Amino acid sequence: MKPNIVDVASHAGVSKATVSRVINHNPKVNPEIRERVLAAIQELGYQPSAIAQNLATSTTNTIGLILPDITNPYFPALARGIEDAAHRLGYGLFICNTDNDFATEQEYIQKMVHQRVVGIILISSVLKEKNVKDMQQLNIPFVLCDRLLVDSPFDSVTIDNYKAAYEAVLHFIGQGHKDIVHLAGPPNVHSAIERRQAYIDAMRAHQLPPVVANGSFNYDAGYHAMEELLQHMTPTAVFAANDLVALGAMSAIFKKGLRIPEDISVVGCDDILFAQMSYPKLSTISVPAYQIGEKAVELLIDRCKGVNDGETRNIILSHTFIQRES
Amino acid sequence: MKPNIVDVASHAGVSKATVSRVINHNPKVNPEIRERVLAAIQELGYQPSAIAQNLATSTTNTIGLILPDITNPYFPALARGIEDAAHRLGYGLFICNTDNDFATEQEYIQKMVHQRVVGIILISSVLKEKNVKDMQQLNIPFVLCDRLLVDSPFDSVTIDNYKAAYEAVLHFIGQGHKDIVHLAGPPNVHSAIERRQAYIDAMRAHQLPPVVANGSFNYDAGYHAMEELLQHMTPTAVFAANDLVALGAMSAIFKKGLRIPEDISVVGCDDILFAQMSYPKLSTISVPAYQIGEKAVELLIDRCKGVNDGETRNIILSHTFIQRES
DNA sequence: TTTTAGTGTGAAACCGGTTTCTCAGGAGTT
DNA sequence: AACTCCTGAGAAACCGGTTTCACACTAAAA
Repeated sequence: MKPNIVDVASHAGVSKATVSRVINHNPKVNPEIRERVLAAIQELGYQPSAIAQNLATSTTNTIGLILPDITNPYFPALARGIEDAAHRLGYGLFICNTDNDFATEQEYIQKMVHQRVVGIILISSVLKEKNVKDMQQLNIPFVLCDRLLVDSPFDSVTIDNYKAAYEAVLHFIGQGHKDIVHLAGPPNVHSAIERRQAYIDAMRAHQLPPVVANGSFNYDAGYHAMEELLQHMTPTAVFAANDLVALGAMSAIFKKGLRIPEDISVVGCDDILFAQMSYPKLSTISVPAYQIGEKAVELLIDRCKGVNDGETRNIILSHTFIQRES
Repeated sequence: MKPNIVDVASHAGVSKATVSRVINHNPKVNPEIRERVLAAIQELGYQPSAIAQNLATSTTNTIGLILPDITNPYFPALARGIEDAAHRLGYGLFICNTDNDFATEQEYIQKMVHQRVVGIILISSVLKEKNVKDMQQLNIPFVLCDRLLVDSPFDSVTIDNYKAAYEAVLHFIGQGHKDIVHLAGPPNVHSAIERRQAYIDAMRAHQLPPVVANGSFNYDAGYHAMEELLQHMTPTAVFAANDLVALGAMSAIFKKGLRIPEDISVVGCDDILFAQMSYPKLSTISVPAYQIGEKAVELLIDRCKGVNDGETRNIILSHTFIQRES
């Protein structure tokens, strides 16, 4: 049905080895014969099977991406950065959503190994130190985004969450705010922990009492935490663990009849697309998600090609504080 | 390095045919031998190569998804629906972003054919009737989301954009609005065209003068179109081509010092995640993106398995009008 | 003219599985 | 005891490419 390399070969009157050489741009084939082969390929509408090529070369041109949920507004930019970089380097992209479920994550890692992807970019908050050994036994390169394991043997790329959060709090303090609260993220997620700790440290360093509301990385959590908080006190500034939480908080603030930023200032983190579309536009810490994705692919491919056999690389990209209207 | 089927076979003292049978749960292998093979698999940490399996069976368990831009908030839900359904049915997902560029789209289609995906889910606004023949020659199943080709030979799944938009306008009219404007989407995108036409028809049917501002499917376009419009007139209702445009319009309305919905009501379309996070929460037409994705996969797999060799199926999923605060 | 080196091409092995086909051996019949 | 029928397992062909290796042929050197 679909023509294969032998069809092309006999159609052009050559051996399949020669056709293979033409396909792979091997320079040492007679130009005249090359033309004949190319013509045959054209006529038959032949396209080599990547499957067969992969089997023969014992490698694929595919990388795997495992992330919590593409529906979470932080991830599309990351995914896009990964995809663009991957395609630019000649790789395809396999994708999976784990919903932060450990079993699902392990299952998908297996699935990718099965598919023989050359490497995996893993964004996980459920991974634990004790899983590292198992993963290493898989003998496949991993790159972690938003590093969650300290001293892990895997390459990673992230931002300095502690520093970013510290600066954000400093920004508030610099403006004269004293009642600054923090709406924290999930207590088991690395980036959330760092941001929370930075907030506490910054407050203490200025003799201000830290007030943190525990929560999750989503809108509803932000809304409810803020609503709850407003029953007891009225802070002048809110530092949210991420933009979704900030947006939820803003909604609760409005609901209470307060103004932003006149009564309460709000700062989020991530700079998701909607940070610039909200009303008022959300001030936030811009996390270069797209670039993190690009960089992750670079690390991964280097690792696959053996460019970097040495020590693990933990890249830290720089964030930016973006002052908008909130 | 990685063990292969022969390693397992000799380790278990059987032939590779038997190992293959065990892997594929072929019922006719002696339980005792099966155990031996499974033990060998365990010990060696063997996992069959999907590549080799694919080559041997001349099929893959991978489907391709080609979409404009995962960064556009409409698509993550769609993609997620596709991914969930695909994995549920045992398929992996290959993904590509085209940025609505025709050449890129064609390139990726080729790439997917090269990868031997079993079928392609294509979300495109640049596809033209004249490309259909070429695509058919590829001899690979396609499913289109948001059908853009009339009478195409491809399966598709979409919503009734015309009806949805008509109802939205009717909703405004029912509330007594007379000055209703439409912020249209790109003039070459099928869904945008239908929504626009429905608006015009609905207005005319009620002897109201249609006012449409041309635009694009993004926030800035909505903002600028609305800003421009407000210099000439002050409508009481705005029907935007999608939520992004609606959000942009809302921002321009606020900027002008007007209130929503007291002065101007706004309705969008798609019900992206942020429609429920904006302030005020955006009223919109809910497009079941997740379900569209799921359904697309079903159609595709049916087609691949030959369950449906017959006529093309054009599924129309139902939308819902969601009244929120705008 | 013979030798040597170099070049382009084909035959065949190989990648790691699946599947057909063959056959040995045991159970059931007559 | 001889025959047929099953059953389970192995040998070998196959999927569609790549790559090694051998070799025929040409061109340059002696």
